[in-house]
Amino acid sequence: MDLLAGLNEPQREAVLHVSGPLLIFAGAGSGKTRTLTHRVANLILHHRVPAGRILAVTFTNKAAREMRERLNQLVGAEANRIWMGTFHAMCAQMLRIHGHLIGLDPRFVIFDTDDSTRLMKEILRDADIDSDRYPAPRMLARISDAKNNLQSPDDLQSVAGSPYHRVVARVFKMYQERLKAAHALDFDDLLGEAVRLVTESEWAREHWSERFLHVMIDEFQDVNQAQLAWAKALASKHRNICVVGDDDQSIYKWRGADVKIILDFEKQYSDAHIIRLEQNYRSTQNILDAAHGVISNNFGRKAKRLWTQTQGGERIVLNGAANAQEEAAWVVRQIELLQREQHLKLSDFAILCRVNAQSRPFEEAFMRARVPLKLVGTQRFYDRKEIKDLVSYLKVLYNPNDNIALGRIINVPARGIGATTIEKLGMIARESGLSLRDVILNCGQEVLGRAINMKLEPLRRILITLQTDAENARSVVELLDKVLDRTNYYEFLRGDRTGNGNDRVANVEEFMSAASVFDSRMQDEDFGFSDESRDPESPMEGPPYLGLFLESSALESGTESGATGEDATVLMTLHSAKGLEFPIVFMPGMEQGLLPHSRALWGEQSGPDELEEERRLCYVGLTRAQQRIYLSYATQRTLHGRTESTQPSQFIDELPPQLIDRSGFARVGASSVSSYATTWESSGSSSSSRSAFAPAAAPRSSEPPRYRVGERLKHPTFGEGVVVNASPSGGAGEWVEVAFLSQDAGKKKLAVAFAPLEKVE
DNA sequence: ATGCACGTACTTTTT
DNA sequence: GTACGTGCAT
Repeated sequence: MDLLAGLNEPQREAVLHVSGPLLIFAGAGSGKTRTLTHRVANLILHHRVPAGRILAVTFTNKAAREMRERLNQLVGAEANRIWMGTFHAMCAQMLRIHGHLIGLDPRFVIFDTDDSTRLMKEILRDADIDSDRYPAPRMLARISDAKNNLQSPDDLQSVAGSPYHRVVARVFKMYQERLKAAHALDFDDLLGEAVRLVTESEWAREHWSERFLHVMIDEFQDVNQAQLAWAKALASKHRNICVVGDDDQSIYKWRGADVKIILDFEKQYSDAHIIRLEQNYRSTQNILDAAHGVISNNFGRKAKRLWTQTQGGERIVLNGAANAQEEAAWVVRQIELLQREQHLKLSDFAILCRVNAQSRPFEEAFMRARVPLKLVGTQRFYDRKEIKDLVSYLKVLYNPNDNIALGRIINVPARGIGATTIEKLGMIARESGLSLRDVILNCGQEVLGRAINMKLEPLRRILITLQTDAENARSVVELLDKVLDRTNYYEFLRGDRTGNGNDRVANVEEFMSAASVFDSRMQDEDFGFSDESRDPESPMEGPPYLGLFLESSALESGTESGATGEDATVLMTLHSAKGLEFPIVFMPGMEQGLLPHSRALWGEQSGPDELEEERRLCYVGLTRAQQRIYLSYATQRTLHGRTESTQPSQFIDELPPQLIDRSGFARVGASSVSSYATTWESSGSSSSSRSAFAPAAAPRSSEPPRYRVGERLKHPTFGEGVVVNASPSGGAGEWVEVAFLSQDAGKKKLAVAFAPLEKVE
């Protein structure tokens, strides 16, 4: 197979590079994945490197999956033997195998952010620390920073120069102690402990660094010190470390990413070979020039410039709107126009926002226009309460020391065990050194008192029965079924008075089917890289792979559900757009305070570095576009319930002026529209803000309709919605069709005479 | 112990 | 404008 076919010169150079450190600057749309996969294929096919001795690390599961899939096409099933996955998954893997060398329980559980927050709150409460001055999330952020920099509580303690920092250090210490007691690692610990493994255990370092003939790191601009240390240790023996990234796309500083790491790679490895991939296969030259105009204002970036063979292209359309509603209406109109002109699918359009809060006006405008819009990356599957509950039951069964998981389900479904009781149980547990579970199961009336003891009885029965169930279950689904059954979980959900009962049942069902997919994968496949992970020495109770299931539910955010398959325009944040591409990109909210964000502009922690990161965010957005970019700003915006005047983004001024198309301004209000004009709506519109939806002089009965298309209203069960259609008013048969904001309520036709509808301003 | 009402605060979120 | 956390009343 010719692995070089269709590759450009620097790409070929990268593919052919075999030994020694290699740094690839891969610009947006420069064919990075192609280059990487071909390089790995070359190692395997032409240099006889056993796949099992290659480590390829990514930040996301998605990236890892994509890469594995493409490698499968190149080298076949052999690709499954490559150690490929996220930093966290790879670290977890190693720790399951050798964690015992540094004193870890091989059955450790992984705490996600929610678990960590619960634990932190518990600590603050127990230690009587004022959670207003020391909020749990901020404590966790400081701790995360420390861990990303491989600092221990003692390290923090010794450099603490203020009472605040001393509290942080103290809290950090307690946090680690409790994690340890729960046999748990948080996300950052996975990395930190993996680093500790290869530094403290000479044997482990020898083993793993010998094993990996090649180490590849993707998105290297986003690595932190812990990740760097880990990668360096693993590559220490053979020194075949290949890192790929783009400093211009580093947008995760707030998560510990340190751009300097990629910029200083040459200092770490003085013999590093450097390759720049600057030919772009995604965008028009105009788009690249516009993006370059912006990014070139950053200092200390690696000099480079994307170019493409597709010369010219459309100019960047710029629009100024009166407010966010007008802005959204403008976007819908452009999409409708473009879609008619070109033959584009709705999914060819993406709306990229700085913050999630920008999405509301778009949801409304799209609903009015009846153009499907899909919000991407808003709520993650495993973050849902009902899913967390079920996972917590499994966690408790798997690891009896996981007090946080037990704490979550101790009163779910409600069984009369309240905060006071839980507090008391926790006290006893800590004082006696027992796990919460042992206190509940093994302490009697003498210790707990009569009332509590009695209230605990049903929970005890459930836990004990489930323990037996876990030992007998042959699959995760089977065990989950038992959990649902023993806890009466469905009944509990149906009793949900907030009206989300049905959604939640649906979520549980979706979770069950995910579990069943996992089951079948485990049962008939030799799952990838983990030949060592199945340790016959440590028999597990319940499904042998329950631990793996828990791990994947902690490490896979769960590509959000609701994949309806319907063609829809997507809306997402700039952050989640990284790595994606779209023919047409809209970037609304090009304002001072939004992009660049106020926190970077005039907040406490504002500064040149923060502004540069905002600029990179802008750059990431611009370079997502293949054909056209539409930028817009609103001159007034309501944020946090306060309407304020805004200034256009400074980044607009950084665009080469000749590449900006301002004709959009002229069109505002003038463009006649549109498919959402219905019976009594005219297509004319003035410049007033409600103009596009105002009633017209068109056919209209003597009485004006009570509900007009475009109007917002509220229904006690379905929530808020927008009128998308209505019958002529008057008479018993009058109806309105309402698109409700809640995804699941959807569209409903309601009889005006009967439905308890309320207008909303 | 649970439910409601009020006050406050609030980017981004790969794992 | 909402979502969450605290505090009070049931």
